[in-house]
Amino acid sequence: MVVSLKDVAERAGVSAKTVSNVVNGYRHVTPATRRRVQQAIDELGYRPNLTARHLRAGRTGIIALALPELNNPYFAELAEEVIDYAAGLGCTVLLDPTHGRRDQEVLFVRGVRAGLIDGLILSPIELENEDLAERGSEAPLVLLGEREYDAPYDHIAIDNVAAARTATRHLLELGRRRIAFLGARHGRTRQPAHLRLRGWREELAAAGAAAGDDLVATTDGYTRADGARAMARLLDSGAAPDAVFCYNDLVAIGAMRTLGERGLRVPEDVAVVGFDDIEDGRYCAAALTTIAPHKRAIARAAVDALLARLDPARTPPPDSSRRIRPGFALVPRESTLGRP
Amino acid sequence: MVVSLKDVAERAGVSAKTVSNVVNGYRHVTPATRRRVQQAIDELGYRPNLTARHLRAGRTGIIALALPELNNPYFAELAEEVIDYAAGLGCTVLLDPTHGRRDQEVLFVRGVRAGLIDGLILSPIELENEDLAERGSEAPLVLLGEREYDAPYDHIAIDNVAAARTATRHLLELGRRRIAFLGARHGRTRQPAHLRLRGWREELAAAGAAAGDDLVATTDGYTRADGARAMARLLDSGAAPDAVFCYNDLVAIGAMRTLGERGLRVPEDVAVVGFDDIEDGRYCAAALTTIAPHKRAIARAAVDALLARLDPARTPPPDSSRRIRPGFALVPRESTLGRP
DNA sequence: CTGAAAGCGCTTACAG
DNA sequence: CTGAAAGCGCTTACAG
Repeated sequence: MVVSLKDVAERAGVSAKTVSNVVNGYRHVTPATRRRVQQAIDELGYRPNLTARHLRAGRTGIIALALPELNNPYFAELAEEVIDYAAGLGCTVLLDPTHGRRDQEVLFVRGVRAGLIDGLILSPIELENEDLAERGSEAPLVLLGEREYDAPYDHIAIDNVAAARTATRHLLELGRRRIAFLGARHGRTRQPAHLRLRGWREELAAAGAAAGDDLVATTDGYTRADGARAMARLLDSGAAPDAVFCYNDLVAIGAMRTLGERGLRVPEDVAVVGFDDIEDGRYCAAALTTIAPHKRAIARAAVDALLARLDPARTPPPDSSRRIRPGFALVPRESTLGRP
Repeated sequence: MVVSLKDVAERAGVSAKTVSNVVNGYRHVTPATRRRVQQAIDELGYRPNLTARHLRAGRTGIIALALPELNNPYFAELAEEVIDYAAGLGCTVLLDPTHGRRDQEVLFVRGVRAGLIDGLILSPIELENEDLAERGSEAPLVLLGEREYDAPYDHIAIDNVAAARTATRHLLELGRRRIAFLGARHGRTRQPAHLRLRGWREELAAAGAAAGDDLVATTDGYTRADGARAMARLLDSGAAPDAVFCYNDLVAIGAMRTLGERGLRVPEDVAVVGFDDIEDGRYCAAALTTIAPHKRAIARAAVDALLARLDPARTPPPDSSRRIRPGFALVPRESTLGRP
């Protein structure tokens, strides 16, 4: 049997309200009463029922974080940041993997978790503009990442074009001229990798370097296996790159594995740059040069934006969607610089 | 404003019950009524309030999974398995990082999430026997991993001693004789790495090989950085191992990084075996030989055990705690066998 | 300083 | 096939 507040009240010989007051640390309770109630609580092993509390309060303090998958360390690291920061603010985070599937993303956006969560932070992969337009007015929503939408929601993302240009410039400055891009998506109209691809193209154009389609390798997803396969295809195609800029670190790690198997040295034969700065990259045989988005800043911005929409006192004008651009940094390591 | 069932009922000109019937797909509703209600739902954008439903039902369908951290890919992979399997059974998983801290572990065990979750799956690092003894009767609890307790709870873990012996035997069979263990814990009375250390010791003893303390390197935690540092210390100590068996893959990856920096070849100079079979290991310069616990089996066993305790119809005898031992396999790769 | 009552949004016997 | 009422376990005005 689960112990309710009423049971405690009976045992202590007080009303439910008094027990509630004690549990919630209300100040004006006589020490004697408080002691009696506390004893009843301990004896019965009473724990307040959070669901009842949430219903009563009209909010739960739970926010959902919908990410493609936890197996991608970038998202795992980001999730950890969000959870810890939210916990410090008294909020609980419910992680909802979408597997990068549109139907899943739509489900969360439409409010499957209504009443359970106060708001939603979503990092979409396949979601379309129309999915957001049809949404209706549900719980506050904050968007995360490279995909861009017209809908009026707060959107947290680093400047992906600038970051991709920075990465590409780094390779150009090292004297590389045949710089490939690894991780475009097969026959997609709206490229998820859109902005990074554009940055790569712009920077190469500015330098007068080759940026042909023969240097763009597509992938099905963004895993290590995708990177390994794409690198193999690129090498087999005869494109002969002297550097690769990869959509993310996982793809880069897969690419480096293939290069190793082919007897190509990193960075002497092919320099490699990733994106995300996941911890694995630092422990590769050739530590991975990468773009490091400021994950903590992203996590905090996302939570802060959501809580602002939740708090009537500091709600931004309802129609104002905000673009927030946390910082990033190029982290040069051995995969481009070689061993010191 | 949030739309409630009552609002829908008013608009459709029916009672709340009828709306509830439609929402829950109850069979005996006239098509005309159903249509009218559905239209009201669509027009108002009604979404059932899950918190209210949960309170009414007396259960939430939410189970908590308390793990040390998501940044360890083993836990991320395991969490993903648990979430997906639970989702297939209609359950939601709430991830609760403990950071391997006893106070956090105790909090969850004591029921901070009472009323919000139906049960708890915990992978403890620092939790002690007494913490479980004092627990009182709360929501069902399932334990995961190497730590062992006297308390009467279901416990899911592979046979860690046997797995460690298998790993050590593999190295012995390859002719290695100075096999170090990386990842014991500094001055702990109850070693978290207890069972794996024992397996290592037993197997070496059976083979008449060295198993002295000079071959045991301690770490503060189980990260790549811990592995890198411990390997450096071990090499500096003059222990001169020709192989290392590591507490987990992260420690092994860190160790390999240090070996590379010191100009030692894997596996020619030092063979390396990890534990967990995280995906990173497969993409190392020398793909990592490891013990692969059957993560999917572990995830399912944990969820099944918890749900069994929740379902009065198939509850096991209340005092019977069960030990469930999912399988594992040695996965030999380049870090012990070399390149094919 | 404490009590009795209402209500958060659902679902489920109980009637009809 | 549909409605009116009670209750899940809390907290919060409202009284005293």
